[in-house]
Amino acid sequence: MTPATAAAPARDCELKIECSNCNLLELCLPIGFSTPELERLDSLVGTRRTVRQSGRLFRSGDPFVSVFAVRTGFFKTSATSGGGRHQVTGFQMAGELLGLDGISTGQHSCDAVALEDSQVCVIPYARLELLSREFADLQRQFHRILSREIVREHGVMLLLGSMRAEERLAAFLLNLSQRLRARGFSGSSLILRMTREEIGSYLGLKVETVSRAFSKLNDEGVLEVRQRQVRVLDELALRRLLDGA
Amino acid sequence: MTPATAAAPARDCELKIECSNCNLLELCLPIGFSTPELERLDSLVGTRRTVRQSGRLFRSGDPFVSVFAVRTGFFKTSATSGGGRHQVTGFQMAGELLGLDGISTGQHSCDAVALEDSQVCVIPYARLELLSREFADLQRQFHRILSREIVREHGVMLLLGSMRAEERLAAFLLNLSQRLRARGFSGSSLILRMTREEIGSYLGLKVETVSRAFSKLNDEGVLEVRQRQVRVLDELALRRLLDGA
DNA sequence: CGTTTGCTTGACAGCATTCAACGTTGGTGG
DNA sequence: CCACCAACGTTGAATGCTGTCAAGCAAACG
Repeated sequence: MTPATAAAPARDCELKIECSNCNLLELCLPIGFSTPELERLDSLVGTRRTVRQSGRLFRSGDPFVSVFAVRTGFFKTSATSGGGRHQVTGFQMAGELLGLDGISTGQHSCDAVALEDSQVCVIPYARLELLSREFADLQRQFHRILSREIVREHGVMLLLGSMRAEERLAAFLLNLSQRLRARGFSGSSLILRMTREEIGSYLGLKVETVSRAFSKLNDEGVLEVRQRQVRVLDELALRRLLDGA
Repeated sequence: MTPATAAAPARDCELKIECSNCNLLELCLPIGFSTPELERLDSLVGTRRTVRQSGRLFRSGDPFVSVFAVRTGFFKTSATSGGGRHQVTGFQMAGELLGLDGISTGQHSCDAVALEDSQVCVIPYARLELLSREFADLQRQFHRILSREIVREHGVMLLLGSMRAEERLAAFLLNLSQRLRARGFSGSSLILRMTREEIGSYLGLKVETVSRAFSKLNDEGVLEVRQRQVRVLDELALRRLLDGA
Protein backbone atom coordinates (compact mmCIF):
# COMPACT_ATOMS: atom_id res chain seq x y z
CA MET A 1 0.00 0.00 0.00
CA THR A 2 1.34 3.45 -0.84
CA PRO A 3 1.32 6.17 1.80
CA ALA A 4 -1.12 8.19 -0.25
CA THR A 5 -3.80 5.56 0.18
CA ALA A 6 -3.10 4.86 3.79
CA ALA A 7 -6.30 6.46 4.89
CA ALA A 8 -8.44 4.53 2.45
CA PRO A 9 -10.75 1.89 3.89
CA ALA A 10 -9.27 -1.54 4.31
CA ARG A 11 -11.34 -2.96 1.50
CA ASP A 12 -9.23 -1.27 -1.12
CA CYS A 13 -5.95 -2.57 0.23
CA GLU A 14 -6.19 -6.06 -1.24
CA LEU A 15 -3.48 -7.52 -3.39
CA LYS A 16 -4.54 -7.75 -6.98
CA ILE A 17 -5.69 -11.29 -7.54
CA GLU A 18 -7.09 -12.15 -10.92
CA CYS A 19 -9.27 -14.93 -12.20
CA SER A 20 -6.30 -16.54 -13.85
CA ASN A 21 -4.57 -17.14 -10.54
CA CYS A 22 -7.61 -17.56 -8.34
CA ASN A 23 -7.99 -20.80 -6.49
CA LEU A 24 -11.74 -20.80 -7.00
CA LEU A 25 -11.42 -21.41 -10.70
CA GLU A 26 -13.19 -24.72 -10.53
CA LEU A 27 -16.22 -23.31 -8.77
CA CYS A 28 -16.72 -19.82 -10.04
CA LEU A 29 -17.62 -18.13 -13.28
CA PRO A 30 -14.68 -19.34 -15.40
CA ILE A 31 -15.22 -23.09 -15.07
CA GLY A 32 -13.34 -25.02 -17.69
CA PHE A 33 -11.63 -22.09 -19.34
CA SER A 34 -8.19 -22.43 -20.87
CA THR A 35 -5.29 -20.23 -19.82
CA PRO A 36 -5.44 -17.76 -22.71
CA GLU A 37 -9.17 -17.40 -22.16
CA LEU A 38 -8.59 -16.77 -18.50
CA GLU A 39 -6.21 -13.97 -19.19
CA ARG A 40 -8.80 -12.20 -21.25
CA LEU A 41 -11.13 -12.67 -18.35
CA ASP A 42 -8.88 -10.90 -15.88
CA SER A 43 -10.25 -7.56 -16.99
CA LEU A 44 -13.68 -8.68 -15.90
CA VAL A 45 -13.22 -8.38 -12.19
CA GLY A 46 -13.08 -4.74 -11.28
CA THR A 47 -12.21 -4.62 -7.64
CA ARG A 48 -12.46 -6.57 -4.46
CA ARG A 49 -14.64 -5.65 -1.62
CA THR A 50 -14.49 -6.71 1.98
CA VAL A 51 -17.70 -7.05 3.97
CA ARG A 52 -17.53 -7.44 7.70
CA GLN A 53 -19.76 -9.80 9.58
CA SER A 54 -23.40 -8.67 9.47
CA GLY A 55 -22.44 -6.00 6.94
CA ARG A 56 -24.55 -5.68 3.82
CA LEU A 57 -23.15 -6.19 0.36
CA PHE A 58 -26.30 -4.66 -1.11
CA ARG A 59 -29.86 -4.18 -0.07
CA SER A 60 -33.23 -4.29 -1.70
CA GLY A 61 -33.78 -1.18 -3.80
CA ASP A 62 -30.10 -0.47 -4.42
CA PRO A 63 -29.35 0.21 -8.06
CA PHE A 64 -27.92 -2.81 -9.78
CA VAL A 65 -24.43 -2.24 -11.11
CA SER A 66 -22.44 -5.37 -10.49
CA VAL A 67 -22.76 -9.00 -9.65
CA PHE A 68 -20.47 -10.36 -6.97
CA ALA A 69 -18.53 -13.56 -6.66
CA VAL A 70 -17.90 -14.74 -3.14
CA ARG A 71 -14.17 -15.16 -2.67
CA THR A 72 -14.04 -15.89 1.04
CA GLY A 73 -16.71 -15.97 3.69
CA PHE A 74 -20.38 -16.69 3.76
CA PHE A 75 -23.53 -14.75 2.87
CA LYS A 76 -27.25 -14.95 3.15
CA THR A 77 -29.76 -13.30 0.84
CA SER A 78 -33.21 -12.42 2.04
CA ALA A 79 -36.29 -11.08 0.32
CA THR A 80 -39.04 -8.93 1.77
CA SER A 81 -42.55 -8.70 0.37
CA GLY A 82 -44.98 -5.86 0.39
CA GLY A 83 -46.69 -7.04 3.53
CA GLY A 84 -43.46 -7.04 5.46
CA ARG A 85 -42.97 -10.75 5.08
CA HIS A 86 -39.37 -11.69 5.19
CA GLN A 87 -37.54 -14.79 4.08
CA VAL A 88 -34.01 -15.99 3.60
CA THR A 89 -33.75 -17.05 -0.03
CA GLY A 90 -30.30 -18.57 0.02
CA PHE A 91 -26.88 -18.98 1.55
CA GLN A 92 -23.81 -18.35 -0.60
CA MET A 93 -20.27 -19.56 -0.13
CA ALA A 94 -16.98 -19.25 -2.01
CA GLY A 95 -17.32 -19.25 -5.77
CA GLU A 96 -21.03 -18.54 -5.82
CA LEU A 97 -22.56 -15.47 -7.44
CA LEU A 98 -24.62 -12.82 -5.71
CA GLY A 99 -26.86 -10.14 -7.12
CA LEU A 100 -28.31 -11.90 -10.14
CA ASP A 101 -31.76 -10.80 -9.07
CA GLY A 102 -30.87 -7.21 -9.92
CA ILE A 103 -30.60 -7.77 -13.65
CA SER A 104 -34.35 -8.07 -13.88
CA THR A 105 -35.32 -4.52 -12.97
CA GLY A 106 -32.01 -2.74 -12.56
CA GLN A 107 -32.53 -2.71 -8.82
CA HIS A 108 -31.65 -5.36 -6.32
CA SER A 109 -34.71 -7.12 -4.98
CA CYS A 110 -33.14 -8.73 -1.95
CA ASP A 111 -30.59 -8.02 0.75
CA ALA A 112 -27.20 -9.70 0.89
CA VAL A 113 -25.67 -9.91 4.34
CA ALA A 114 -22.30 -11.35 5.30
CA LEU A 115 -22.57 -14.02 7.99
CA GLU A 116 -18.85 -13.78 8.64
CA ASP A 117 -16.08 -11.47 7.52
CA SER A 118 -16.06 -11.95 3.77
CA GLN A 119 -14.54 -10.84 0.56
CA VAL A 120 -16.15 -10.65 -2.85
CA CYS A 121 -14.99 -9.97 -6.40
CA VAL A 122 -16.92 -7.10 -7.93
CA ILE A 123 -17.96 -7.89 -11.49
CA PRO A 124 -19.40 -4.84 -13.22
CA TYR A 125 -22.40 -6.06 -15.13
CA ALA A 126 -21.77 -3.81 -18.12
CA ARG A 127 -18.35 -5.34 -18.54
CA LEU A 128 -19.73 -8.82 -18.13
CA GLU A 129 -22.25 -8.14 -20.86
CA LEU A 130 -19.59 -6.75 -23.13
CA LEU A 131 -17.10 -9.53 -22.61
CA SER A 132 -19.63 -12.29 -22.91
CA ARG A 133 -20.67 -10.91 -26.28
CA GLU A 134 -17.25 -11.56 -27.72
CA PHE A 135 -16.46 -14.57 -25.64
CA ALA A 136 -18.86 -17.43 -26.19
CA ASP A 137 -17.55 -19.59 -23.36
CA LEU A 138 -18.15 -16.85 -20.86
CA GLN A 139 -21.60 -16.23 -22.24
CA ARG A 140 -22.49 -19.87 -21.97
CA GLN A 141 -21.13 -20.17 -18.48
CA PHE A 142 -23.03 -17.14 -17.29
CA HIS A 143 -26.25 -18.47 -18.74
CA ARG A 144 -25.58 -21.78 -17.05
CA ILE A 145 -25.18 -20.05 -13.72
CA LEU A 146 -28.43 -18.14 -14.14
CA SER A 147 -30.19 -21.32 -15.14
CA ARG A 148 -28.68 -23.26 -12.27
CA GLU A 149 -30.09 -20.71 -9.87
CA ILE A 150 -33.53 -21.28 -11.37
CA VAL A 151 -33.15 -25.03 -10.94
CA ARG A 152 -31.88 -24.62 -7.40
CA GLU A 153 -34.96 -22.63 -6.54
CA HIS A 154 -37.16 -25.33 -8.00
CA GLY A 155 -35.57 -27.60 -5.43
CA VAL A 156 -36.32 -25.16 -2.65
CA MET A 157 -39.91 -24.88 -3.81
CA LEU A 158 -40.17 -28.65 -3.63
CA LEU A 159 -38.74 -28.58 -0.15
CA LEU A 160 -41.06 -25.84 1.06
CA GLY A 161 -44.10 -27.29 -0.64
CA SER A 162 -43.89 -30.93 0.27
CA MET A 163 -41.48 -31.73 3.09
CA ARG A 164 -41.93 -31.92 6.82
CA ALA A 165 -39.65 -30.21 9.28
CA GLU A 166 -37.12 -32.99 9.72
CA GLU A 167 -36.96 -33.67 6.02
CA ARG A 168 -36.34 -30.01 5.29
CA LEU A 169 -33.51 -29.91 7.76
CA ALA A 170 -32.02 -33.07 6.30
CA ALA A 171 -32.17 -31.62 2.79
CA PHE A 172 -30.58 -28.42 4.03
CA LEU A 173 -27.71 -30.20 5.77
CA LEU A 174 -27.04 -32.54 2.87
CA ASN A 175 -26.90 -29.61 0.51
CA LEU A 176 -24.54 -27.71 2.77
CA SER A 177 -22.42 -30.77 3.25
CA GLN A 178 -22.13 -31.39 -0.46
CA ARG A 179 -21.13 -27.82 -1.20
CA LEU A 180 -18.52 -27.82 1.53
CA ARG A 181 -17.07 -31.03 0.21
CA ALA A 182 -16.83 -29.52 -3.25
CA ARG A 183 -14.65 -26.84 -1.67
CA GLY A 184 -12.33 -29.27 0.01
CA PHE A 185 -13.85 -29.08 3.47
CA SER A 186 -15.23 -31.91 5.47
CA GLY A 187 -18.81 -32.68 4.60
CA SER A 188 -19.48 -34.52 7.83
CA SER A 189 -18.19 -32.05 10.38
CA LEU A 190 -19.53 -28.60 9.81
CA ILE A 191 -19.91 -25.34 11.60
CA LEU A 192 -23.09 -23.50 10.80
CA ARG A 193 -22.57 -19.88 9.99
CA MET A 194 -26.20 -18.96 10.44
CA THR A 195 -28.57 -18.83 13.39
CA ARG A 196 -31.46 -21.20 13.92
CA GLU A 197 -33.71 -18.31 13.04
CA GLU A 198 -32.05 -17.90 9.66
CA ILE A 199 -32.23 -21.61 8.99
CA GLY A 200 -35.87 -21.52 9.92
CA SER A 201 -36.57 -18.59 7.68
CA TYR A 202 -34.94 -20.37 4.77
CA LEU A 203 -36.81 -23.60 5.45
CA GLY A 204 -40.16 -22.00 6.18
CA LEU A 205 -40.09 -23.07 9.83
CA LYS A 206 -40.05 -21.34 13.20
CA VAL A 207 -36.94 -21.34 15.37
CA GLU A 208 -38.45 -23.75 17.86
CA THR A 209 -39.28 -26.23 15.15
CA VAL A 210 -35.75 -26.09 13.78
CA SER A 211 -34.35 -26.61 17.23
CA ARG A 212 -36.63 -29.56 17.85
CA ALA A 213 -35.67 -31.13 14.56
CA PHE A 214 -32.00 -30.80 15.44
CA SER A 215 -32.64 -32.34 18.83
CA LYS A 216 -34.58 -35.22 17.36
CA LEU A 217 -31.88 -36.07 14.84
CA ASN A 218 -29.36 -35.75 17.60
CA ASP A 219 -31.26 -38.14 19.86
CA GLU A 220 -31.64 -40.62 17.03
CA GLY A 221 -27.90 -40.66 16.53
CA VAL A 222 -28.09 -39.21 13.03
CA LEU A 223 -26.37 -35.99 14.03
CA GLU A 224 -24.21 -34.80 16.84
CA VAL A 225 -25.35 -31.27 17.52
CA ARG A 226 -23.52 -28.90 19.81
CA GLN A 227 -24.86 -25.46 19.06
CA ARG A 228 -23.57 -24.56 15.64
CA GLN A 229 -21.10 -27.38 15.54
CA VAL A 230 -22.80 -30.21 13.69
CA ARG A 231 -21.38 -33.62 12.91
CA VAL A 232 -23.17 -35.89 10.47
CA LEU A 233 -22.97 -39.36 11.93
CA ASP A 234 -25.32 -41.17 9.60
CA GLU A 235 -25.50 -39.56 6.22
CA LEU A 236 -27.49 -42.44 4.81
CA ALA A 237 -30.21 -41.84 7.36
CA LEU A 238 -30.40 -38.22 6.23
CA ARG A 239 -30.79 -39.34 2.63
CA ARG A 240 -33.45 -41.83 3.56
CA LEU A 241 -35.44 -39.00 5.09
CA LEU A 242 -35.69 -37.42 1.65
CA ASP A 243 -36.28 -40.44 -0.53
CA GLY A 244 -38.43 -42.37 1.87
CA ALA A 245 -41.33 -40.00 1.82
CA MET B 1 -45.91 -25.46 -48.03
CA THR B 2 -44.55 -27.55 -50.85
CA PRO B 3 -46.28 -30.75 -51.92
CA ALA B 4 -43.27 -32.72 -50.77
CA THR B 5 -44.04 -31.86 -47.19
CA ALA B 6 -47.74 -32.46 -47.38
CA ALA B 7 -47.48 -35.57 -45.22
CA ALA B 8 -45.72 -33.72 -42.43
CA PRO B 9 -47.55 -33.55 -39.09
CA ALA B 10 -49.98 -30.73 -38.58
CA ARG B 11 -47.65 -28.85 -36.32
CA ASP B 12 -45.50 -27.89 -39.28
CA CYS B 13 -48.36 -26.47 -41.27
CA GLU B 14 -48.54 -23.12 -39.56
CA LEU B 15 -48.30 -19.92 -41.47
CA LYS B 16 -44.94 -18.32 -41.07
CA ILE B 17 -45.35 -15.65 -38.41
CA GLU B 18 -42.27 -13.80 -37.34
CA CYS B 19 -41.39 -11.76 -34.31
CA SER B 20 -41.67 -8.59 -36.34
CA ASN B 21 -45.35 -9.12 -36.94
CA CYS B 22 -46.25 -10.98 -33.78
CA ASN B 23 -48.84 -9.47 -31.52
CA LEU B 24 -46.99 -10.58 -28.41
CA LEU B 25 -44.18 -8.15 -29.00
CA GLU B 26 -44.87 -6.28 -25.82
CA LEU B 27 -44.72 -9.36 -23.65
CA CYS B 28 -42.19 -11.67 -25.18
CA LEU B 29 -38.48 -11.70 -25.80
CA PRO B 30 -38.20 -8.64 -28.04
CA ILE B 31 -39.66 -6.05 -25.67
CA GLY B 32 -38.85 -2.55 -26.78
CA PHE B 33 -37.02 -3.43 -29.96
CA SER B 34 -37.15 -1.17 -32.97
CA THR B 35 -38.35 -2.36 -36.37
CA PRO B 36 -34.93 -2.95 -37.93
CA GLU B 37 -33.85 -4.83 -34.87
CA LEU B 38 -36.94 -6.93 -35.05
CA GLU B 39 -36.25 -7.97 -38.58
CA ARG B 40 -32.88 -9.27 -37.61
CA LEU B 41 -34.62 -11.18 -34.89
CA ASP B 42 -36.93 -12.99 -37.26
CA SER B 43 -34.27 -15.57 -37.94
CA LEU B 44 -34.30 -16.46 -34.28
CA VAL B 45 -37.52 -18.37 -34.18
CA GLY B 46 -37.04 -21.65 -35.95
CA THR B 47 -40.44 -23.21 -36.15
CA ARG B 48 -43.74 -23.32 -34.43
CA ARG B 49 -44.99 -26.26 -32.55
CA THR B 50 -48.50 -27.15 -31.55
CA VAL B 51 -49.11 -29.02 -28.32
CA ARG B 52 -52.51 -30.48 -27.65
CA GLN B 53 -54.13 -30.35 -24.25
CA SER B 54 -52.22 -32.52 -21.74
CA GLY B 55 -49.49 -33.03 -24.31
CA ARG B 56 -45.93 -32.52 -23.20
CA LEU B 57 -43.67 -29.90 -24.70
CA PHE B 58 -40.68 -31.53 -23.03
CA ARG B 59 -40.05 -33.73 -20.05
CA SER B 60 -37.41 -34.05 -17.42
CA GLY B 61 -34.31 -35.66 -18.86
CA ASP B 62 -34.92 -34.58 -22.45
CA PRO B 63 -31.84 -33.05 -24.05
CA PHE B 64 -32.02 -29.29 -24.03
CA VAL B 65 -31.99 -27.81 -27.51
CA SER B 66 -34.40 -24.92 -27.54
CA VAL B 67 -36.30 -22.60 -25.33
CA PHE B 68 -39.93 -22.01 -26.13
CA ALA B 69 -42.09 -18.93 -26.14
CA VAL B 70 -45.77 -19.51 -25.52
CA ARG B 71 -47.72 -18.07 -28.39
CA THR B 72 -51.19 -19.26 -27.53
CA GLY B 73 -52.48 -21.47 -24.76
CA PHE B 74 -51.40 -22.29 -21.27
CA PHE B 75 -48.76 -24.54 -19.71
CA LYS B 76 -47.67 -25.86 -16.38
CA THR B 77 -44.16 -26.94 -15.48
CA SER B 78 -43.54 -29.49 -12.77
CA ALA B 79 -40.43 -30.82 -11.11
CA THR B 80 -39.83 -34.23 -9.60
CA SER B 81 -37.23 -34.97 -6.95
CA GLY B 82 -35.29 -38.13 -6.27
CA GLY B 83 -37.73 -39.34 -3.68
CA GLY B 84 -40.62 -39.14 -6.11
CA ARG B 85 -41.80 -35.84 -4.76
CA HIS B 86 -43.62 -33.85 -7.35
CA GLN B 87 -44.51 -30.19 -7.55
CA VAL B 88 -45.87 -27.73 -10.04
CA THR B 89 -43.24 -25.00 -10.34
CA GLY B 90 -45.13 -22.57 -12.52
CA PHE B 91 -47.89 -21.75 -14.96
CA GLN B 92 -47.01 -20.06 -18.24
CA MET B 93 -49.16 -18.04 -20.58
CA ALA B 94 -48.70 -16.16 -23.85
CA GLY B 95 -45.37 -14.43 -24.20
CA GLU B 96 -43.66 -16.34 -21.40
CA LEU B 97 -40.61 -18.50 -21.91
CA LEU B 98 -40.34 -22.20 -21.18
CA GLY B 99 -37.33 -24.45 -20.83
CA LEU B 100 -34.84 -22.08 -19.24
CA ASP B 101 -34.04 -24.74 -16.66
CA GLY B 102 -32.36 -26.82 -19.35
CA ILE B 103 -29.48 -24.45 -19.94
CA SER B 104 -27.97 -25.44 -16.63
CA THR B 105 -27.11 -29.05 -17.41
CA GLY B 106 -28.06 -29.47 -21.04
CA GLN B 107 -31.05 -31.52 -19.99
CA HIS B 108 -34.47 -30.36 -19.00
CA SER B 109 -35.09 -30.75 -15.30
CA CYS B 110 -38.83 -30.39 -15.34
CA ASP B 111 -41.85 -31.34 -17.40
CA ALA B 112 -43.85 -28.85 -19.42
CA VAL B 113 -47.46 -29.85 -20.04
CA ALA B 114 -50.07 -27.96 -22.03
CA LEU B 115 -53.21 -27.27 -20.02
CA GLU B 116 -55.10 -26.42 -23.21
CA ASP B 117 -54.35 -26.67 -26.90
CA SER B 118 -51.34 -24.45 -27.30
CA GLN B 119 -48.78 -23.20 -29.69
CA VAL B 120 -45.18 -22.24 -28.98
CA CYS B 121 -42.36 -20.62 -30.90
CA VAL B 122 -39.29 -22.82 -30.95
CA ILE B 123 -36.15 -20.81 -30.28
CA PRO B 124 -33.02 -22.89 -30.85
CA TYR B 125 -30.70 -22.08 -28.02
CA ALA B 126 -27.57 -22.15 -30.16
CA ARG B 127 -29.09 -19.49 -32.39
CA LEU B 128 -30.17 -17.44 -29.42
CA GLU B 129 -26.62 -17.55 -28.08
CA LEU B 130 -25.20 -16.56 -31.43
CA LEU B 131 -27.60 -13.72 -32.06
CA SER B 132 -27.37 -12.31 -28.59
CA ARG B 133 -23.62 -12.10 -28.96
CA GLU B 134 -23.93 -9.65 -31.77
CA PHE B 135 -27.09 -8.01 -30.60
CA ALA B 136 -26.75 -6.35 -27.23
CA ASP B 137 -30.44 -5.58 -26.80
CA LEU B 138 -31.35 -9.20 -27.24
CA GLN B 139 -28.65 -10.25 -24.83
CA ARG B 140 -29.85 -7.82 -22.23
CA GLN B 141 -33.45 -8.81 -22.65
CA PHE B 142 -32.65 -12.49 -22.35
CA HIS B 143 -30.68 -11.89 -19.18
CA ARG B 144 -33.56 -9.89 -17.83
CA ILE B 145 -35.92 -12.75 -18.46
CA LEU B 146 -33.65 -15.22 -16.71
CA SER B 147 -33.28 -12.86 -13.79
CA ARG B 148 -36.99 -12.22 -13.65
CA GLU B 149 -37.58 -15.93 -13.30
CA ILE B 150 -35.21 -15.98 -10.34
CA VAL B 151 -37.08 -13.10 -8.73
CA ARG B 152 -40.42 -14.72 -9.42
CA GLU B 153 -39.27 -17.83 -7.64
CA HIS B 154 -38.17 -15.77 -4.67
CA GLY B 155 -41.77 -14.69 -4.46
CA VAL B 156 -42.98 -18.26 -4.56
CA MET B 157 -40.52 -19.20 -1.83
CA LEU B 158 -41.93 -16.41 0.28
CA LEU B 159 -45.40 -17.67 -0.38
CA LEU B 160 -44.57 -21.27 0.43
CA GLY B 161 -42.52 -20.40 3.47
CA SER B 162 -44.66 -17.91 5.25
CA MET B 163 -48.26 -17.79 4.07
CA ARG B 164 -51.31 -19.67 5.18
CA ALA B 165 -53.66 -21.40 2.81
CA GLU B 166 -56.00 -18.50 2.12
CA GLU B 167 -53.15 -16.08 1.70
CA ARG B 168 -51.44 -18.36 -0.79
CA LEU B 169 -54.59 -18.63 -2.82
CA ALA B 170 -55.05 -14.87 -2.73
CA ALA B 171 -51.49 -14.32 -3.93
CA PHE B 172 -52.00 -16.87 -6.67
CA LEU B 173 -55.21 -15.30 -7.91
CA LEU B 174 -53.83 -11.76 -7.82
CA ASN B 175 -50.81 -12.86 -9.80
CA LEU B 176 -52.96 -14.62 -12.38
CA SER B 177 -55.27 -11.65 -12.56
CA GLN B 178 -52.43 -9.22 -13.14
CA ARG B 179 -50.90 -11.32 -15.90
CA LEU B 180 -54.22 -11.72 -17.65
CA ARG B 181 -54.81 -7.99 -17.50
CA ALA B 182 -51.39 -7.40 -19.06
CA ARG B 183 -52.61 -9.49 -21.97
CA GLY B 184 -55.78 -7.54 -22.46
CA PHE B 185 -58.09 -9.96 -20.68
CA SER B 186 -60.29 -9.23 -17.74
CA GLY B 187 -58.48 -9.50 -14.48
CA SER B 188 -61.62 -9.88 -12.43
CA SER B 189 -63.40 -12.60 -14.32
CA LEU B 190 -61.17 -15.53 -15.01
CA ILE B 191 -61.39 -19.12 -16.03
CA LEU B 192 -58.83 -21.35 -14.39
CA ARG B 193 -57.03 -23.62 -16.77
CA MET B 194 -55.72 -25.90 -14.06
CA THR B 195 -57.30 -28.32 -11.62
CA ARG B 196 -57.50 -27.77 -7.88
CA GLU B 197 -54.87 -30.45 -7.55
CA GLU B 198 -52.47 -28.50 -9.74
CA ILE B 199 -53.14 -25.30 -7.85
CA GLY B 200 -52.53 -27.18 -4.64
CA SER B 201 -49.30 -28.64 -5.88
CA TYR B 202 -48.08 -25.19 -6.88
CA LEU B 203 -49.10 -23.66 -3.56
CA GLY B 204 -47.89 -26.52 -1.40
CA LEU B 205 -51.41 -27.46 -0.31
CA LYS B 206 -53.67 -30.47 -0.64
CA VAL B 207 -56.71 -30.38 -2.91
CA GLU B 208 -59.10 -30.28 -0.01
CA THR B 209 -57.38 -27.28 1.49
CA VAL B 210 -57.50 -25.41 -1.81
CA SER B 211 -61.16 -26.22 -2.14
CA ARG B 212 -61.88 -25.03 1.38
CA ALA B 213 -59.99 -21.81 0.79
CA PHE B 214 -62.03 -21.16 -2.35
CA SER B 215 -65.24 -21.87 -0.47
CA LYS B 216 -64.28 -19.57 2.38
CA LEU B 217 -63.44 -16.65 0.09
CA ASN B 218 -66.65 -17.37 -1.76
CA ASP B 219 -68.72 -17.30 1.43
CA GLU B 220 -67.05 -14.09 2.51
CA GLY B 221 -68.06 -12.43 -0.73
CA VAL B 222 -64.48 -11.90 -1.89
CA LEU B 223 -64.83 -14.30 -4.78
CA GLU B 224 -67.62 -15.83 -6.76
CA VAL B 225 -66.50 -19.38 -7.43
CA ARG B 226 -68.31 -21.69 -9.81
CA GLN B 227 -65.92 -24.52 -10.52
CA ARG B 228 -63.17 -23.07 -12.63
CA GLN B 229 -65.03 -19.90 -13.32
CA VAL B 230 -63.83 -17.37 -10.77
CA ARG B 231 -64.92 -13.78 -10.39
CA VAL B 232 -62.98 -11.46 -8.15
CA LEU B 233 -65.57 -9.36 -6.33
CA ASP B 234 -63.32 -7.64 -3.82
CA GLU B 235 -59.78 -7.30 -5.04
CA LEU B 236 -58.88 -5.07 -2.14
CA ALA B 237 -59.80 -7.81 0.30
CA LEU B 238 -57.47 -10.16 -1.53
CA ARG B 239 -54.66 -7.66 -1.26
CA ARG B 240 -55.35 -7.14 2.41
CA LEU B 241 -54.86 -10.84 2.93
CA LEU B 242 -51.28 -10.46 1.79
CA ASP B 243 -50.29 -7.21 3.43
CA GLY B 244 -52.21 -7.67 6.62
CA ALA B 245 -50.21 -10.63 7.86
C1' DC C 1 -76.62 -43.09 -19.60
C1' DG C 2 -73.08 -44.80 -17.00
C1' DT C 3 -68.31 -44.10 -15.81
C1' DT C 4 -64.48 -41.38 -14.76
C1' DT C 5 -62.48 -37.39 -13.12
C1' DG C 6 -62.67 -33.39 -10.61
C1' DC C 7 -64.66 -30.78 -6.74
C1' DT C 8 -66.74 -30.14 -2.15
C1' DT C 9 -67.66 -31.02 2.60
C1' DG C 10 -67.30 -33.22 7.28
C1' DA C 11 -64.88 -35.46 11.11
C1' DC C 12 -60.66 -36.43 13.04
C1' DA C 13 -55.68 -36.70 13.63
C1' DG C 14 -51.08 -34.88 13.37
C1' DC C 15 -47.58 -31.66 12.93
C1' DA C 16 -45.99 -27.08 13.33
C1' DT C 17 -46.84 -22.76 15.73
C1' DT C 18 -47.50 -20.13 19.71
C1' DC C 19 -46.58 -18.86 24.29
C1' DA C 20 -43.69 -19.31 28.09
C1' DA C 21 -39.79 -20.51 30.76
C1' DC C 22 -35.15 -21.71 31.19
C1' DG C 23 -30.25 -22.62 29.69
C1' DT C 24 -26.12 -21.27 27.14
C1' DT C 25 -22.78 -18.33 25.07
C1' DG C 26 -20.09 -14.34 24.25
C1' DG C 27 -19.25 -9.61 24.87
C1' DT C 28 -18.92 -5.45 27.98
C1' DG C 29 -17.87 -2.80 31.69
C1' DG C 30 -17.25 -2.43 36.50
C1' DC D 1 -11.63 -11.39 36.96
C1' DC D 2 -16.18 -11.52 37.56
C1' DA D 3 -20.93 -9.94 37.01
C1' DC D 4 -24.17 -8.73 33.99
C1' DC D 5 -26.59 -8.42 29.79
C1' DA D 6 -28.21 -9.48 25.30
C1' DA D 7 -28.64 -12.67 21.78
C1' DC D 8 -29.19 -17.27 20.80
C1' DG D 9 -30.84 -21.87 21.68
C1' DT D 10 -33.68 -25.55 23.95
C1' DT D 11 -37.73 -27.59 25.92
C1' DG D 12 -42.67 -28.12 27.49
C1' DA D 13 -47.68 -27.51 27.08
C1' DA D 14 -51.56 -25.98 24.56
C1' DT D 15 -53.65 -24.29 20.36
C1' DG D 16 -54.73 -24.31 15.55
C1' DC D 17 -54.04 -25.03 10.75
C1' DT D 18 -53.55 -28.33 7.35
C1' DG D 19 -53.50 -33.18 6.13
C1' DT D 20 -55.94 -37.50 6.03
C1' DC D 21 -59.79 -40.40 5.39
C1' DA D 22 -64.31 -40.92 3.81
C1' DA D 23 -68.48 -39.82 1.51
C1' DG D 24 -71.26 -37.42 -1.67
C1' DC D 25 -71.87 -34.32 -5.58
C1' DA D 26 -71.02 -32.26 -10.22
C1' DA D 27 -69.27 -32.14 -14.68
C1' DA D 28 -67.07 -34.16 -18.62
C1' DC D 29 -66.60 -38.04 -21.76
C1' DG D 30 -67.50 -41.84 -24.47
